[in-house]
Amino acid sequence: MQLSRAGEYAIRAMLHLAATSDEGISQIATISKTWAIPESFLRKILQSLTKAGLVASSRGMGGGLTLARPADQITLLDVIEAIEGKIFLNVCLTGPGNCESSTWCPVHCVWHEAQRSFTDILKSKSLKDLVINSDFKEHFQIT
Amino acid sequence: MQLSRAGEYAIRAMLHLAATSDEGISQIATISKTWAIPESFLRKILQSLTKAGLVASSRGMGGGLTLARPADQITLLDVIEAIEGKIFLNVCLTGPGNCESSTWCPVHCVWHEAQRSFTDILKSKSLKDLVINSDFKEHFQIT
DNA sequence: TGTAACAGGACAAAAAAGGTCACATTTGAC
DNA sequence: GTCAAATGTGACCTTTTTTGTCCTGTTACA
Repeated sequence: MQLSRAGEYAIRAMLHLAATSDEGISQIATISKTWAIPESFLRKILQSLTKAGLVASSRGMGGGLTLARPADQITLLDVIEAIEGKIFLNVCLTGPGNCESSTWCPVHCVWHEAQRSFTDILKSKSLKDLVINSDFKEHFQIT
Repeated sequence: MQLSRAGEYAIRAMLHLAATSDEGISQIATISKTWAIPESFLRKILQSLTKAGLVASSRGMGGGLTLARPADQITLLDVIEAIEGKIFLNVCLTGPGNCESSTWCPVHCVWHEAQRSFTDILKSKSLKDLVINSDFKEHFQIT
């Protein structure tokens, strides 16, 4: 019931890309050093984000990473689900897998409601919102 | 980012106790069979619930388990936190552990808000509510 | 005293998380 | 064309967590 470290790393990296988007492309090595994320591991995480269509990558000299979409069109939920998969699936009492029979499964709808309000908030804020409304950018410039 | 199986088992067991509270005491073996939960594992889970003060146990012949409080005074959140600990703690971006400096950590408050709305819903419904507003009781009588 | 119940600790197997490495591939610059 | 800079990919390893099992108490009642 906690965000994985991979998920946390992914958010850091995405915020980094959002904050530096006007300076062009970023390299994995840079992000790794700035945020103290093991480089090999970060590479894996960014691969997932690329496959999910959130990050655009280019290889070769001068290559690197950028956001695949404008920062105001990527939400926290996008990032988390790209790494962890759909949130909260399959939590029900009927047994393994199928809980369509919500008539007698009393927890079904409560869980659904809780999940919904949770994800609604995570998708209400874009990366752009997050970077703008804080000292994030200044702070990590210094570091 | 999912409820553990132990948490799911715990909810089943607590609903069972809530639904049978008027018939008196229940045994672990019965709950285990009714809900297809491995008995040894269930014993461990119920120990946690007992320690958390949600379940009252008595040993010896004629012993067994009951809810420690009326079913309308136990919430889903109570049950889940008894098994999994406080939800979502320590998930933040500042680094390992301490995120008091929410001035520059842009995700802090979003996360906090999401966590709050999630837990609010989980504690808005008691076991009694859940058992009454469904065919739960009938269904598991038959099984 | 025997039996039916829970309590608790040690331990084991399996799965997931976190991380590393070697090598492949692409790209641009010389 | 070759070299170096960058990501892509798969195999692998280690540690931690989850999911149990088992054995030995302990309590209580008949």
